[in-house]
Amino acid sequence: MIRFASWNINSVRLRLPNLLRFLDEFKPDVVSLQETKTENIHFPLKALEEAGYPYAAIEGMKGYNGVAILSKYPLHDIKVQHWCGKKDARHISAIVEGIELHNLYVPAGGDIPDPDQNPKFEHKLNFIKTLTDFFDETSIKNRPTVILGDLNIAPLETDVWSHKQLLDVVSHTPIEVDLLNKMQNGSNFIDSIREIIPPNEKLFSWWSYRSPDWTKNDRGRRLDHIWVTPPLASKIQKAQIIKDMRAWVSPSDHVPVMLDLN
DNA sequence: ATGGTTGATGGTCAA
Repeated sequence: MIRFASWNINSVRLRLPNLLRFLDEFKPDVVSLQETKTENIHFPLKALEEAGYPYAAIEGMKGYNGVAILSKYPLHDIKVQHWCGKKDARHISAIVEGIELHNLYVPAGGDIPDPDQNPKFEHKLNFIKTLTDFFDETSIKNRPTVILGDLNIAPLETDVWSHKQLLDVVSHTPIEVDLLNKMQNGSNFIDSIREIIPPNEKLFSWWSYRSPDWTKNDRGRRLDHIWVTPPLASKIQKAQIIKDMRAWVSPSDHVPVMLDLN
């Protein structure tokens, strides 16, 4: 069994105590982080090595973005990808235990759901399209691969607290949901979390900070995903979203999603 | 329709 986790940590330095507690309690073999928000020289590699994660692939920048893969087992063929002509730290990949792993941080996309008015939303849409082509062109569907990260899109009606009220809200607009579905279908990616937790159940991985009480009315969205390619389909064993972590001291606004492969 | 909070930074921008 190998356990993968993905978490938008929203500052790895500020959230290091939460990360160490998470690793201790849930013991993922490989954890992928987004929004580490720090340059590589300041990444707390030593504490993580001491916690049992001596292998790391990190790509950070000052102040925002940033992705990382931490592992109990060696990481091979580490690659950083830059898309849309930007140097954003949003995509890092590696091979672990014979499985190809892609850790993604899709642009949030700003507030206005119109690419002509909002360059951030345009960037988000272009980012998804570019990834779609990249995965297709490299025939990823034929290799045992895990795609995970903060995709910043909640595709299903049950992935948001109110489908109707969020149709115009970036993260759940039809235009971006369509593009995400095209990316998923183009490479036959399987939404592993929804293989375990039925699609008719409401399921969230993010709750806004901008609410006095995140538990009130449970107004969340499922923005964080773990997909696998067909060669791994039969290996899906268990999937979890660690909702309790939203209630820990000094929480991220996202909680980890986890997948166990047999 | 609006504003709400958090993080990195050092005035604001991003989410």
